[in-house]
Amino acid sequence: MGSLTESNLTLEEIARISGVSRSTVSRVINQHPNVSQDVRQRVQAVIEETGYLPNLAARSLASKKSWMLGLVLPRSVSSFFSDPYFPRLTQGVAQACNQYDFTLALFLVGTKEDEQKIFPRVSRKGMLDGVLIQSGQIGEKLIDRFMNLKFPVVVLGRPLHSGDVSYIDVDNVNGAFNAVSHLIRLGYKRIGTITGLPGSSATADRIAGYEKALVERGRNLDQSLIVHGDFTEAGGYYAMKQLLPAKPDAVFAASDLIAIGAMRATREAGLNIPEDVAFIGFDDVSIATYADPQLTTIRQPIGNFGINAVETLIDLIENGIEPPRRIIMDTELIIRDSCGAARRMESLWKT
Amino acid sequence: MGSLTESNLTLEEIARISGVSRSTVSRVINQHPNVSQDVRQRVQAVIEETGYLPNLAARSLASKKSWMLGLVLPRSVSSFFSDPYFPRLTQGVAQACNQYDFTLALFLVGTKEDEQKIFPRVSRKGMLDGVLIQSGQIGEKLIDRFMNLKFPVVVLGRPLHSGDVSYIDVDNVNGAFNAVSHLIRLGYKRIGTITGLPGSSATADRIAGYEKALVERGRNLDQSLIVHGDFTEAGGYYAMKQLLPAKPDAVFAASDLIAIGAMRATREAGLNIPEDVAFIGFDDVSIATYADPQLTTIRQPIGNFGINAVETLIDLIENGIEPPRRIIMDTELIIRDSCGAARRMESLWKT
DNA sequence: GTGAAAGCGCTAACAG
DNA sequence: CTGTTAGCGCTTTCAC
Repeated sequence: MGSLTESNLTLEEIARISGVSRSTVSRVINQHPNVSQDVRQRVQAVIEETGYLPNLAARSLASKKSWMLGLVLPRSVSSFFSDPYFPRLTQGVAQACNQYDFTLALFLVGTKEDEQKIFPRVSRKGMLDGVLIQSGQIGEKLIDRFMNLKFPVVVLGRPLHSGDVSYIDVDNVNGAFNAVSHLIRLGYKRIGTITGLPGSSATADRIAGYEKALVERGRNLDQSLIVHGDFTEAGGYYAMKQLLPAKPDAVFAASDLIAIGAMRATREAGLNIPEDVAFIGFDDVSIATYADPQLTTIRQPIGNFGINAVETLIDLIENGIEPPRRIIMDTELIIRDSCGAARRMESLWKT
Repeated sequence: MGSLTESNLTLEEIARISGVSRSTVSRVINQHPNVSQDVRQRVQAVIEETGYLPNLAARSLASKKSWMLGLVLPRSVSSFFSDPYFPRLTQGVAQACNQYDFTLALFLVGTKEDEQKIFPRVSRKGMLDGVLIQSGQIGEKLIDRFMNLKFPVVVLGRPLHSGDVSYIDVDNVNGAFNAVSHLIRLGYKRIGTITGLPGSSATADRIAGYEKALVERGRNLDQSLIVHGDFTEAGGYYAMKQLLPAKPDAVFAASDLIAIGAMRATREAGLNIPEDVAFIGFDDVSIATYADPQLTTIRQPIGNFGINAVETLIDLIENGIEPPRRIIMDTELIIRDSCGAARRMESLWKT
């Protein structure tokens, strides 16, 4: 009953108690086939009784596996706590790590100095079996260094220059396309967009989706309706102030947080949402439902995204890094109030 | 220039290159005093040239230190990533870990099964030097087990049954007291409160502060003005629906997230904020400023809280777990719009 | 199927 | 001050 969990049990000790050799105990722990049924059971019993767990350091040293995964979130996103996206992602990753009996080491790169120190810290021998890196400016440099090391790495979000790296991403183009198509169906005429931080594939892809939807419906692209933000609430607020003079009647924001900020600017300008300006976000994080009106948005499977990433990384670790794995996940349109769908329902039937 | 960072350097190798013994290299790495200046410099140079870093597993095994810290966030708070409090906390902890060259292992206890498995996972030999545990229902059980092991642990938030455990907390009583005193000064007559999840010291202390402020001003405690929530937005929403019939003219919410939910319920009831009902929250997380109107709140030094916790834990690791360290941090009243301070300014002078 | 023995790469006495 | 020698607790050949 784990009553000895607290003692300094070793393999040797377990072997002595069970009356077998160290190697045999090691074999049963590692599920090695060459152990007879009865011996296996006897040893198993002792292990359970004593609550023995192999010393992790010793095990790592001998086996060159640590059963630890790293999650690296670069500085650009280390406004980590202001966007609920990252906590959600982290949670998914943590959950999957638990499930597969890996331990999660979290690296938040907060400062320029951290940025310098991160690679040696993370790539250090005897520490991690593999690493998950959020794509983005800083991430890109790191990725190459890990690739050179043949270190198992999965990038979260397609990197801009994806050599032979494995990555997982959501279909940002299609997500944005669906968002804007929805606005078009609802009859909006001047659909603007506030983009994410330039320099990331997510930003580029969401712009591409926005443009694709407009073009496919025969709309002209009006550059005054495209304003660049940075995935923050404040960024959304200021971007909206720039966008307002262009008189948009609907806005596709590249993230929910951007939408929240943009809606704040809109209210301050004395306009009503969605009557004067409709909004649609991206992510479907919790704040989307806290907003007033509640935010119509493109749902990313953030939790599953993290789980998938971990599973892919483990696959890489166990089966080699080649060929690179690539996973693209789908998004989903979540209709709430900010897009004015209820009120414009009839348009749906006209189009 | 770290050109060999990628190779499989060992101590032995560095020793060979520098023409000294393994032990000497080990000594310079570990800042041991007994090394002559010139030898130290020579070895140092080789280490830098080669970009050598000791194998972590080997080092841990030999020294019985892992330079890893654990952060355990139990299930009750694992709704966790819907409240920006925890990401902020995590970031502070991560930052401090970076600074002191420790690696952070994150354990999010998501399910009942995780709950069962968490202790062996975390207490496993050769893994962590110490652990930070968020206080709360599940945490409490864990704490005792770590204490029995003489395992260095610092509890985040005062545990309900604090034996000889070290912990760090904010002055919740005083924070709540200040919040409610502020409302009283502004002239509100029926000040209600929505509490956090019962069973945590933070909840109990904030209620105590609420009552203390009222009593000190000679107000009667009206139980119909006290409704229990659970630190979530939805909890705040439903609690407010219960509270509304009691006709509060001001509400002290035990967290910003609760306040957001409560304000949603208030708006739905057709009431204006702060004219009909004023609000004050607790935490000062980012959503406080996204809210409309922006939330007056009690600011917790969340980031510093994490940093302090890590520093305390490292102290425990290096200097023993006795006597237990206890740290209480101060809070700060942040006045924004939801309390109606601007509009009630005159009351300030009358009281 | 099982045990003996040789490391994994490092730290830490112990000599000198 | 420096080198030699034992381990740390485990995995993993290699014999039997």
